[in-house]
Amino acid sequence: MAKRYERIAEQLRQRIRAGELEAGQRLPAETALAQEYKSSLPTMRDALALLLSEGLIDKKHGIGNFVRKPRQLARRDNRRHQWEKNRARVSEAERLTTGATEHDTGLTVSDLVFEATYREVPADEDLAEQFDVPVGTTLLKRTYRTSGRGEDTPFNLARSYLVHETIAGNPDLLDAGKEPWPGGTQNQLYTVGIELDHIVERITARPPTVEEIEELGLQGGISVMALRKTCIDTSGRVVEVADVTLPGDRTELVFTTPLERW
Amino acid sequence: MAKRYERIAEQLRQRIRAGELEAGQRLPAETALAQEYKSSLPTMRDALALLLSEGLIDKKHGIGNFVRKPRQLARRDNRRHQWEKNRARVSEAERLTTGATEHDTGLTVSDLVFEATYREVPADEDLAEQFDVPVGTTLLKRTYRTSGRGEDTPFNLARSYLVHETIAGNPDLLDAGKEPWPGGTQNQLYTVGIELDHIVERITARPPTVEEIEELGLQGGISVMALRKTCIDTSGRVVEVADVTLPGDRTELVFTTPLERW
DNA sequence: GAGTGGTCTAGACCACTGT
DNA sequence: CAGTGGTCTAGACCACTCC
Repeated sequence: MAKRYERIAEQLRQRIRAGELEAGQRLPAETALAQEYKSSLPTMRDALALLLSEGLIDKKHGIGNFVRKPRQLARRDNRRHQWEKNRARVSEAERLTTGATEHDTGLTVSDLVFEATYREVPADEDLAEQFDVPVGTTLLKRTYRTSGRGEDTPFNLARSYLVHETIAGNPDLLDAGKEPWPGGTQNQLYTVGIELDHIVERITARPPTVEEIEELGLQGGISVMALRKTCIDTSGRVVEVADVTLPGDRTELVFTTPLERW
Repeated sequence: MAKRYERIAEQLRQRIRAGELEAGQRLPAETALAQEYKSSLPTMRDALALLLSEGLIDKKHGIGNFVRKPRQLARRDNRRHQWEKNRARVSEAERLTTGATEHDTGLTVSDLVFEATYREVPADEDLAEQFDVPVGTTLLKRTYRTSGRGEDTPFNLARSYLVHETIAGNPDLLDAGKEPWPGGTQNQLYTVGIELDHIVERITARPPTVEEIEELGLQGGISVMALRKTCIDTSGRVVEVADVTLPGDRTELVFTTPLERW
């Protein structure tokens, strides 16, 4: 009853979990596997595509298929926001030792590579509504990419938007050279007198775009989590909107909700 | 440079977005489409698989492919937890009017169908660690399924675990006939003197299992969000662990994080 | 150049649906 | 029964990697 490629995939899964095929090891060639399991090549490739979507193997064009090493999960905890807020007013020397991404992964700051680009863009309809400003208002768009130094693929891609006018009081904020790490965005906002009151995060899962497949090094049917973070200041104004794309197979989001006592 | 099936998919996407192919309408047969786009059938099927994974079409075996109607998003907001806690002590009459799922979707209680099964199970290693009890401890396992009355597919699947001993004080809680809706789990716990202090939710995205594909009516490469909710009471004890599976294409999770003032 | 996976084709046969 | 999508095969040719 089960389909042929599912049965083959199940047998391969067992060989992997039994340790017969070890992590990092190369699988036999697809043609050889097809012969071994008495199937056609496309059917064997369907089976391998299943394992790929489950994150059990890596496919490398021109080289082979490999048993995947157990991955390191990047954890993103909403307590990071309070932590970042607390840090916003401490000394620069203290801040330099650790940044927000390290807080998530437990890595030290020296393990991280960080890239950022700054651009001024007009607000589209979506962002104009979020910020409650007219369409076309000048925004500062910052694009981030965070990754482990040893790793080839980033943990996340982020696009952050701020209304240009609200932060123009501090010229440093418009300079990509003075990137906000490890000070953090809340520290930047502090320099222009903005205090955050609460943060709303919306999360959906969807298949990655072609750019995200390339930039995050995704393979097969693995999907991404799209997180939109909206920061609201103490006057109720939206001051930052950020879209973060997280690889679904390497990320765990953690949210703690405190409850009022009876 | 772009692959053939990607170019075909892009053309079909445009025809759908332009409204040439309307929502609910049947697409031409795959063989006809293959001829129209001068491709082989498998290539056309690859293109359609892409649209399927993006949620743009539905495939129905033996009938045809259909342009998908814009889906209703189920929203799950972490403010629901405080809302549920507040409700735990109000009168039954008041509680009967609305339940937690209605709070998410904006539907009224009469639009919902709800199914539950109760079972006693021994704690496996994972759950024993979560609850900090010995492996094999008796747990009450409740399985839920929530959906719209008109819809054929559920919004979510949930498996909730409670330590049997901690709730044995109220026999009603062990009876599937007195299901916890619309009272809610926090109301149940209130009857045995438990007050929740905070809730931790962990979220990952992954491809669905075969059971989840069937039960949630998922198609193609659509993945699910797996949410593990852990409820901690005022003494710091874990009193409930729930695993919720949410269809990635129909769900939006919303988390609000309040920040302490300076 | 030899070996690998990636894309695409042409077509057989099966399973499901509605008449 | 006719028409639909689902699975599987056999094989050509291309793109990438390493020697």
